[in-house]
Amino acid sequence: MMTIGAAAELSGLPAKTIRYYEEIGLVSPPRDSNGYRAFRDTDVHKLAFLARARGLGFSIEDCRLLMSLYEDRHRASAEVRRLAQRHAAEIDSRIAQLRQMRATLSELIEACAGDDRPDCPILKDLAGG
Amino acid sequence: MMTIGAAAELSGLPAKTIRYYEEIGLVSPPRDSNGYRAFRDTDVHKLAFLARARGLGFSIEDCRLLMSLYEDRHRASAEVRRLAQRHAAEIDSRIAQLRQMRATLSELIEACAGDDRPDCPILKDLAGG
DNA sequence: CCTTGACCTTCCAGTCGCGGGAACCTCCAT
DNA sequence: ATGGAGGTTCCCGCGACTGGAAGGTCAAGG
Repeated sequence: MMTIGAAAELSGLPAKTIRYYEEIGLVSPPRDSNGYRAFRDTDVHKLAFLARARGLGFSIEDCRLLMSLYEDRHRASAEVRRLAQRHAAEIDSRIAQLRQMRATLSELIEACAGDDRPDCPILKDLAGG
Repeated sequence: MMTIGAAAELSGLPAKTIRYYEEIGLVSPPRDSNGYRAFRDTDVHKLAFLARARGLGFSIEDCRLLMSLYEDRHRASAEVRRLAQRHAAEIDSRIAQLRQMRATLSELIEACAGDDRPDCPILKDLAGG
């Protein structure tokens, strides 16, 4: 049994975030007589699980699903794999979009003298050519 | 002089977005006697500028700055270039972060049988190894 | 015993860039 | 006159927190 500070330390999540996760029902630590949250090892374990899943970019709702799959002994790994693949596909498309932006920016930056002259191809392009 | 619908059509921005841009002071179309916004060509031009800059991932505040640089005849292109480079660097770091996530996900997905057996390396990893 | 300071609590507001929808007004064509 | 397609303002909600105010609790030190 530990306080939120210790749980934060161990899980790597800010205390604020842990309170938020409790509010939305991702963890449910019991309370001490003084009203302090009392985190068990299982709670901290859950929090660390959440920290890792969030670090991989899964949404909160995906995390909720992953946790329930994790806690369901009779789960099939196929569902987890599908979820991970869907997420990976979304990351791929975000990367593609960013790379497109980056490519355009590179062109513009390269075309821009970047000196004191007021003639700027970047602005010219943004203005419509 | 045109209504918000026509301005939306021409600029490629939803009418809602255009109203929002007016609210935060990015555009200031005059009003007709009936209260309708009356967009001039310069307003639509600004909106198209904003649409392009947003499409390149610049934040609203960056867009505001870019517009003011664009409208300042005495601007130096160096400042624009700096802004674009800063933005490009941020995109690079976001891409790097996503690629890191993607790499980890790939490993996990590859390791996961994805069949009906309940033994899932993805969940095992999230749970801490 | 009292105080200090670190920690805990709740609650409210703000972030970013809009989107949804209600309630109402205006214009044009039939 | 009426219907429908536009326009208007207003406020709420999203995701996933983060910051801050106001106050309760606890262990240590003077």
